[in-house]
Amino acid sequence: MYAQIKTKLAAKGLKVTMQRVAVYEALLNSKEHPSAEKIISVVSEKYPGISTGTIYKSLETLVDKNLVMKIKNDGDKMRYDAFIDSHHHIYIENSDKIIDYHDDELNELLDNYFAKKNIPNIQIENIRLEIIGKYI
Amino acid sequence: MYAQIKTKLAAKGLKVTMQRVAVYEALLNSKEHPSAEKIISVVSEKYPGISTGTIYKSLETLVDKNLVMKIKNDGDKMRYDAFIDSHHHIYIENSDKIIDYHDDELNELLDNYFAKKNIPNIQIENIRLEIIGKYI
DNA sequence: CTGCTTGCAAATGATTTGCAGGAAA
DNA sequence: TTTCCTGCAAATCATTTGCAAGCAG
Repeated sequence: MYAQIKTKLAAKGLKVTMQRVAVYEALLNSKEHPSAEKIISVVSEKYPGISTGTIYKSLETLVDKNLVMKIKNDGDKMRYDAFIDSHHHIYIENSDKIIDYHDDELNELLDNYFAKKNIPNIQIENIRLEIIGKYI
Repeated sequence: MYAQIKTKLAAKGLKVTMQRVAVYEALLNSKEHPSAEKIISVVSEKYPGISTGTIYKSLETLVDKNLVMKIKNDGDKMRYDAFIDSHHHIYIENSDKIIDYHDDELNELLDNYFAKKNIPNIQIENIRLEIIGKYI
């Protein structure tokens, strides 16, 4: 795990510091799309004394280098996701849960649809679904 | 215009104040999904002296009553949209533009798709596309 | 070495809140 | 009248920033 993280950071020209490794590792280990606050608490257990400013800086660096993506919800905090391949999110109503949804068949369907139906003056780069749902 | 707004507010049990009317009117007149800041500047021209706190409160009230929806973007400010029928948004890369995208054919396609393919334990309430694109 | 990173604490800035006075129903 | 709403200014709180000291390359 550490070796892979180190390689990825180095490949982007970033210095490999324990703070960055800890942040990236915390994200890779979480399927919950944690907020910065959550990451701070997870990382602090392992490395007490790490400062919040540093975690924010690490997160921003990782986002800039496309190792991590930022996702927003209706609340006021950003959430982070270390899985950057194209996927969709299911927002569970009345909760702060955000669930990943991978569906290649759907992606193909959408690609085909927009290949035919083009939107004037716009070139589509990416499509993400926000599925709003609730538990049955 | 005023009559319709008044009716809608009253139908939700809200008192019809000039501040609320002004905020709602500003949103109905804008296709730009304005931020609170933008709404404040538009409303202030017509009604100088209106306070920012009141505008935030009006926006929240309208959102609570489902007359307006909040939309998120990658920046730090919320944006607001008075058109609450189901539609999608095109986010223009490297700009703060958000363009509405209505497409009944697409909606039908998605409805059919998810009617067949159901997601375990989840009941879908709504689907919104975030289309990321750029001007050609 | 030396330039990128960290820690710290202060700053920022959008949004919220408490409360007294005001206006809609 | 009575309840809801507004204005104001202070408070919040996530995130950012400036800078001296530290560490990776």
